[in-house]
Amino acid sequence: MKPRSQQPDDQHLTEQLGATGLRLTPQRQQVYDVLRHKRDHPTAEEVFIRAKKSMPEISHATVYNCLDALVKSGLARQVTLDRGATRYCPNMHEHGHFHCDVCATVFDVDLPEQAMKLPKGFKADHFDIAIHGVCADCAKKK
Amino acid sequence: MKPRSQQPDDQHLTEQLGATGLRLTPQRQQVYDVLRHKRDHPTAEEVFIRAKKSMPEISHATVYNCLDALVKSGLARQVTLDRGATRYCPNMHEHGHFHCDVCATVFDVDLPEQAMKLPKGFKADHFDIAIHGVCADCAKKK
DNA sequence: TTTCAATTTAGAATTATTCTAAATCTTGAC
DNA sequence: GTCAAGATTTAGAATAATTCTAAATTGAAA
Repeated sequence: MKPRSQQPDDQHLTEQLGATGLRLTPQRQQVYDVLRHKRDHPTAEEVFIRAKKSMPEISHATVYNCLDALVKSGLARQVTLDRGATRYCPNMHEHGHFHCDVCATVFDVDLPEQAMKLPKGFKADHFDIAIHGVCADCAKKK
Repeated sequence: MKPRSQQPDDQHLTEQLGATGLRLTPQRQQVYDVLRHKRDHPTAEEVFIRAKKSMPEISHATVYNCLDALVKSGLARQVTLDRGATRYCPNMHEHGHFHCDVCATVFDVDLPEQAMKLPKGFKADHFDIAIHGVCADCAKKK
């Protein structure tokens, strides 16, 4: 039976990271936990601040390194909206990001099952779909 | 008959900008021309360097302002890929951006006609679709 | 236990973007 | 034609986001 301290599934993390030639380190675990704990698409800076709460000695460069490692190994995604800082999302199901232009909240939205038509010979690895508009709450207020 | 010096259609630019409460200035015209001249999804810095060739006195802040104005008035789109600088695209037809992870080239790709299913009450303004993968040329080389 | 490569650290440095105050420009009113 | 007002540009300075660096640390394999 798995030790209760191991969560969500260290073995899974180790496997995913290992498949990319990377190790699961306490810092990477922490950064991953931060992403999973509050799924509000935080920036690297926000992740850094949150991670420092439980791991005061973690550094900026480490947070960037950890985020890169998680993205590279398929444990997180980058969300790039407009010209601000890149955000991060631990939801690895195929989905899009709805960005409300009023309250600036980012929502995960499901995608229709649809094969994108690529030019001949192109090979797709993944899709990043961002939708800009107004969320239900902000639409109501107008 | 329109003067040949006016291109692609200053009246159209003036109208689009005007609809957003903005003016068509020589700088905005120049930045727009830069985007249309070489459609390689340049960064603000690249646009700045290119614009300076014909307009040496243009400043950084102006280029950012001009790009913002073009985006705001529907004459250009922002392309955000990974954590680098934002890129710009003058193609206002609904399309996606294919980013080759090998040669870092960005290609415009057509989108299937498909209505995205949004959560109830949400209102979409536009979509930004980025596809990451390998282009035909780089796929061949492997 | 030792070695070695991966990783972290703490800043420094670079890149990307925004801000500021003064100057300039354009348009409309008179 | 002049003037006023607001938009815009300018030239840096400043801030934000990200990357780099060299030394230290860590963990796994030998």
